[in-house]
Amino acid sequence: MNVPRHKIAPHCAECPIRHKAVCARCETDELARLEEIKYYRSFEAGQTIIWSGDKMDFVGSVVSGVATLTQTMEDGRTQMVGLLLPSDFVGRPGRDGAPYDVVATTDIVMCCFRKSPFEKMMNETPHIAHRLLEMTLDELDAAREWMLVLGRKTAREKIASLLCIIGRRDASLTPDGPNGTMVFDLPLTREAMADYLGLTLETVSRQMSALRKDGVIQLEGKRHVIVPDLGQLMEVAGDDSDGGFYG
Amino acid sequence: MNVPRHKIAPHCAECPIRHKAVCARCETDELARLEEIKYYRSFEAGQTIIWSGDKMDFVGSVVSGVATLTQTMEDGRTQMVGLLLPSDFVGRPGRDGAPYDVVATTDIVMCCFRKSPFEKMMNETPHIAHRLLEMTLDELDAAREWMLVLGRKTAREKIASLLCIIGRRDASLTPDGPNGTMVFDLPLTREAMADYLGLTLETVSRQMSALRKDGVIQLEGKRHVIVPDLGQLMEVAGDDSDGGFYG
DNA sequence: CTCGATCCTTGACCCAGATCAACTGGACCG
DNA sequence: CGGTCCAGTTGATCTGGGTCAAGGATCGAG
Repeated sequence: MNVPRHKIAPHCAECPIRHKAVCARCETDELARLEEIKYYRSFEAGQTIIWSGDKMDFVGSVVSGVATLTQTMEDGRTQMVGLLLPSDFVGRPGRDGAPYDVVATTDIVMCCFRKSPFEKMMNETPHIAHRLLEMTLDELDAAREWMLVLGRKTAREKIASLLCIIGRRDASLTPDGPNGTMVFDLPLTREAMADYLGLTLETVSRQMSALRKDGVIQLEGKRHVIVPDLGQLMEVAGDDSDGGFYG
Repeated sequence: MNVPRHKIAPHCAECPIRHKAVCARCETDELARLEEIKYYRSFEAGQTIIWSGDKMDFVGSVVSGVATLTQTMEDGRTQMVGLLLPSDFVGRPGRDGAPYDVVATTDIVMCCFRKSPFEKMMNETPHIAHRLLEMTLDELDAAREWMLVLGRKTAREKIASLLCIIGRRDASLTPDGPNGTMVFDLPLTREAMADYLGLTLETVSRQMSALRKDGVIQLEGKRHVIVPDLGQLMEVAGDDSDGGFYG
């Protein structure tokens, strides 16, 4: 199951998430120290990486693939509370129990550190602590933005918001067509989308069909999405779509 | 408007939030440095402390009173994304624009620092940076817990969840009656509750009445709440109410 | 004491999205 | 080639909470 170390990123310097992950700010000597304690793990689509409530003895970054953070009530209602894309950080220094389930939705590779060496390193390396604070503040902003989506947006707006977010994060990797066109593959099933949006999968399906019918998106198969006009999608999402974005 | 400095907390050592705020971990010498750059500001109930989009030239902690963080769409729909109680931190080091409105819901006193001296101090004082990371991670957990409330809970469960949260945080200040009884004053109007819960104020009012009729809570006036059985309230909130809490 | 303002409650009706249920279309397997 | 999973779509119906509207309670000002 675990991919042999040498297959992935022989050196941090060549790592695809080098400039976005917790290690982004590290100097070469700091990187060398991290390199000594890091190890890779990979998981298959559908596998649960961490169970809510379990003891977590490692932290790490998503190198490739997509995972979700979900919370579940006793009666089975579930809410996705985070989407983990490459460079996102998993785990909380200074706490043992995991508060959420972490599930791989695609095959995924993670760059891990055992918790105590990482915490030690963090205390000695302001660059890491600082970057982690920055990333956590960003996640907090994202979580709060999502609260607006969950609390106040209609189903149609929710779907459009999700497509915007996935498309935008994905687009930083694959530069897309000209003038506001965007193309990407959904890494989520309709059910996972529903869990993210606080909807049922039927409503997700209906609204996807409606957006297609209205020409806001095109679908090839179930998962491949083409957004002919990003501005229009953002408008449907209820975000102020004023140009500022393309800058 | 601003309360003269000497009125509030002549020395940090006597500050009511000394052990919970960003400064919690500071040694006496570090505290002395903070003391030099801190200043107090107070605001009246209803006043907007920070406007979304404005330049923010200070950060600070809530010393007393309650404030809210809200996000608003162009068409006026608003969602509260955070509740700021004493010891909570406002502002983001390393960013200029404020992403949300911050509004005082009661008279409030804040302990402020101009941003650049604070950032400088933070870089030189790991105790502060570390504590801020810890607080931010806690807020992220709280935000994610709230996503479950917004996305999956019914109106009745939402109200009960809010009462639990307010009561619990408030209870750490005023220890309450025996065996699961809890008494507190709501610091929020029905409308503010609705904005927090993603509901309308009418629904909030109806559900409050329903909880009263069902004996889950008692009301004296509009704002004074008596919870005879906290376990029952938590059950209504849909949280696993198993005993663990009273430990 | 009345006036207005603010906050809250309650009722009547409606609709977006949930629920229940049937069906399609690929992928995989014997 | 049937068979049987899934993942997704679509239809019919139901309902929780939104919307609109009409008061009620409290309070400070004049």
